Amino acid sequence: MTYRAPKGTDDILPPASAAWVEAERVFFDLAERYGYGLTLTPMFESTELFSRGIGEDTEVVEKQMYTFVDKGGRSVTLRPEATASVVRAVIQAGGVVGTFKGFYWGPMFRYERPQKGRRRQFSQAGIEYLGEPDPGADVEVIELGYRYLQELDVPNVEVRLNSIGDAADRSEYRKRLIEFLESRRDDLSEDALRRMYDNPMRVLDSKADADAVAGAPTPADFLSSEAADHFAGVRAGLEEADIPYRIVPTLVRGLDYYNRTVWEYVPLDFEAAQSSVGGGGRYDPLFEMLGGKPTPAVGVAMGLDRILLARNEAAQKPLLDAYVILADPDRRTEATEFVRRLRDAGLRADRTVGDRSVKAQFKAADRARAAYALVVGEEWDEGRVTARDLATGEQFSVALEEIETWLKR
RNA sequence: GUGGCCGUAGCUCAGCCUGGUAGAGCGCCUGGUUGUGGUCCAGGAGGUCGCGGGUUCGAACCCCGUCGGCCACCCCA
Repeated sequence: MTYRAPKGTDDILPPASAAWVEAERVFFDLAERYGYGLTLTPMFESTELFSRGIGEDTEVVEKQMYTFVDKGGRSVTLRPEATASVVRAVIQAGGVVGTFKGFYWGPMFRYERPQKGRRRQFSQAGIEYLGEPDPGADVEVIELGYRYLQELDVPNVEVRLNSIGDAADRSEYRKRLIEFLESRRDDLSEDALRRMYDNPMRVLDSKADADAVAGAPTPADFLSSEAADHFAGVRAGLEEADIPYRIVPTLVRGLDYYNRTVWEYVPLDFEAAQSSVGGGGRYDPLFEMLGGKPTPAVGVAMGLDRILLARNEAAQKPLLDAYVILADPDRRTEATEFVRRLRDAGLRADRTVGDRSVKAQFKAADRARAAYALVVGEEWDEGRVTARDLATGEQFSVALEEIETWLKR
């Protein structure tokens, strides 16, 4: 094999790509029904945009960024996520007036060792609700992500929810957590010991330390009354919206710009080390960190690659409505015009261009996953074609003037 | 970054231990069926055995190196 796709990247070809087309349509439609507008930003940004706000874990995270120096000597980075870009774009455009509701869709890049559901280029669909401090915004965003998974038939999804409080709550919590970890020093892994002072919250979701940290204090124990009220509002809203959720006190975020609500979507039947198919959080501090006016914000990002892996295997839907089969070479011109007519009517139609046996043309129709084969032969002179249902083998004689409505019925 | 497993036909893999001129199933093409796919039967095409080096009369097979894939750890903005 001379050339292959770069490590950790995937080619998406038909017929498998049909699932991607569907996922995109469903997302665009859903986001627009909730009042969000398409928000497109560059796939690369100045490196500083991403390293700012990442905070304590900068070194680790920069190892996972696709960073390079361009011909003008600028350090740029392929976007590892979209939130920073969207916020930057909104600040650049003058900031939020009232509220801003945007959605995006596209590839993101992280330099990591690939495994199931973890690629170097991967796709996310996300939404950002900017300028709204009310817990109703959190609820709407959580709901939208949940609805998306439902509409794509991802089975058995659990919403895991937590509140990590505001900055002041977290620094108090952090102190107490470090004290706790120090008391368990002997039971902790080497990694945990190394990280307990720079990013202690991350120790909570280390697999190796699950037993040692059982009983550790959790962020929820340190919420200010404002943060606690907000969290209560989110929970009440989810119950009203009939979104099932589970509070997971150890669910945290490593980055400084998150506050209060954080959540993840986990399909319980999806077996992979990388099990979350999406997640979000409130990030009220981010605007100021990026030089904008203080602006409350909440958003979610859905991982398309994992969602498509976790989906119920969709029944193989036809990719074409009709495949025209030329049974009589003398009617080639008519058959060509017939295909064009079907396409003009909005139907997905195709045919074999060259001179092939009827048998070979049927085979091609089958492979193209057409719903019907339409035979153009001697019946054409009577103004009819033979329509064969390729799934059942049933055949019908259909008048030409009715064929479009017949196929669409 | 660390570890385990794996690279042989388009795909999934057997052969490797015990070196002797490369196999199966599926897929593909043709025919049986001069207008019928998906089933059945017959025939056929298709491979620098990931790459480089070494050992040997001889290497898919043994040795060394290298590249790639998968999964887990790690990380998860």
